[in-house]
Amino acid sequence: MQSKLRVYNTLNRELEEFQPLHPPFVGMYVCGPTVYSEVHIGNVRTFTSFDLIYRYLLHLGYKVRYVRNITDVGHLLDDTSEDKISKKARLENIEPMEVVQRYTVDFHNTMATFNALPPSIEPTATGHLIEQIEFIQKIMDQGLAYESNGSVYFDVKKYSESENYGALSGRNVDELLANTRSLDGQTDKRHPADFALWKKAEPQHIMKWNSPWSLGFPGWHLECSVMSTKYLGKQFDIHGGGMDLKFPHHECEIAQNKAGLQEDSVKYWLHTNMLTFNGRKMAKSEGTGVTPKQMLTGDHDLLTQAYDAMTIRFFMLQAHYRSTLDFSNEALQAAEKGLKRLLIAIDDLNNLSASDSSSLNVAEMREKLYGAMNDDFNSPIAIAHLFEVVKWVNLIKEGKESLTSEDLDTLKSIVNHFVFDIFGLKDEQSGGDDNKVDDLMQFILEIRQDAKAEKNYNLSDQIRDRLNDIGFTIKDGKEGTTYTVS
RNA sequence: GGUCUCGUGGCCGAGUGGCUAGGCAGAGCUCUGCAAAAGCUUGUACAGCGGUUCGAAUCCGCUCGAGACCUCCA
Repeated sequence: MQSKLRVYNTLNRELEEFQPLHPPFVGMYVCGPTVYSEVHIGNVRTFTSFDLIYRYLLHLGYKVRYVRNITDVGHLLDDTSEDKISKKARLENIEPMEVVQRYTVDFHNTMATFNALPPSIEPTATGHLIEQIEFIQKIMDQGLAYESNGSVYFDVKKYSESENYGALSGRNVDELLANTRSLDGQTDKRHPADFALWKKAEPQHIMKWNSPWSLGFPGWHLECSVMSTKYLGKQFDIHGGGMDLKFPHHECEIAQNKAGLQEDSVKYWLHTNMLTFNGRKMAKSEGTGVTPKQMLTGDHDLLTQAYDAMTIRFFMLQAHYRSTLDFSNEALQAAEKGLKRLLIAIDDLNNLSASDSSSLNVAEMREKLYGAMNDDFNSPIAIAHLFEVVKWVNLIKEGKESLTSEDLDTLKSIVNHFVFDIFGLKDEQSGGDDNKVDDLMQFILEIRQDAKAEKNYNLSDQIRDRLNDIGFTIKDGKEGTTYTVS
């Protein structure tokens, strides 16, 4: 490979050459979901983006430890003392941990449907309360957090005297400190910009634990600081998440790590962009979320049909992870057809016959594909190149272009790596699980061929139509008839 | 209000100083018993107005429009 991987680091807003701290090992932490309801398709996009990144790093030969958390501590909702998980538990009259379990399983199933590889470690916030309490103590030892009425807050003002709080999200500390909007009743904080490390629980709060300060629960930002460094070390390579987490979540994480560990833990901050729906961010809290299940069944007012998981995955990969992606039926249908064409071509590629010479430059194609992915995981460009390969395959099939067996093998290998290993697509149509179906189809096609030879087109068309109804599309090519299963 | 991002042909979406992105849809042609598929050709897009430049979709300014974050959020 000629070009080197470059990634866009949110920290300095530049493309940087990717150099792991301890090659060949790579540590990657991604903020996972809060499991109080089904994830929506926008959440799926984020995790699919990081799945692409994970898969590509693996493909490059890195030993990646991929940590993605499950937030199972409910964090506060509005001004009430109730949190999302408890609220759901109350509404459904079940235990909070029952809510957590249900939606954790659902999340796993969903991501499996979209063919995302599971992370290496998937730690939960509730499983790391001792570590979180210890971490708070470390920050307090540095004098950068204070207890107030049973809660513990991070002292942003003091921290910012020596550190640049707000650097990641491009915020001005003075403005943050000056901003006092809508903070009634927050008298426990010395300053509105301070954030909770530990919150004392109200009596009716269900999820609460003992700590040196009160019966309460940890602040939202803390779990990521704790679990990332526990499993990846005080310093690690990649921290990822959705752009909406830049502030305050990731900003707070940076501050906590610096305060508690005296380290800037993260080398590369990667942020994925939002999936929009009619130009608006998809968000659970605004009711604009479409769930994966609705996508897969088409059961939603704005969907004109169902889409399968691979179509959606392909659709997502056709946009760069740092761009917003707008969602529409037309675009999804285009992706559906494009993917189908790509997969058929790959199938054909594996059955092409070699020539004595090559009329196409496979080595160059290889460079173009890697070049695209090395440029901050630019999957849309790589896909554009793959469609060039699709054209090649069809031309070779027609005898208009040629490849030697060596080039052919190389091309097959590259294409299969990119489409299946790196992009994580699956060819769900050619299940290939049952050779008997294929034998049967060959038999039927022979009968039809005989009919055609006798110019009995009534019969041959009848066979084709019936097979089409059943779900087999018949194509009469130059070197015989083929079929695809729809 | 503050900070920031974006505005590309019918739709989605790359690109970012001069050279075809790509997919889908459309049109024409070839192939074909028909169909499907495939191939070839084609549309001449960069919100608007100024400026910089030999040259700008790409840089600068302004205007209009959209969105994100500032509160839980992937």
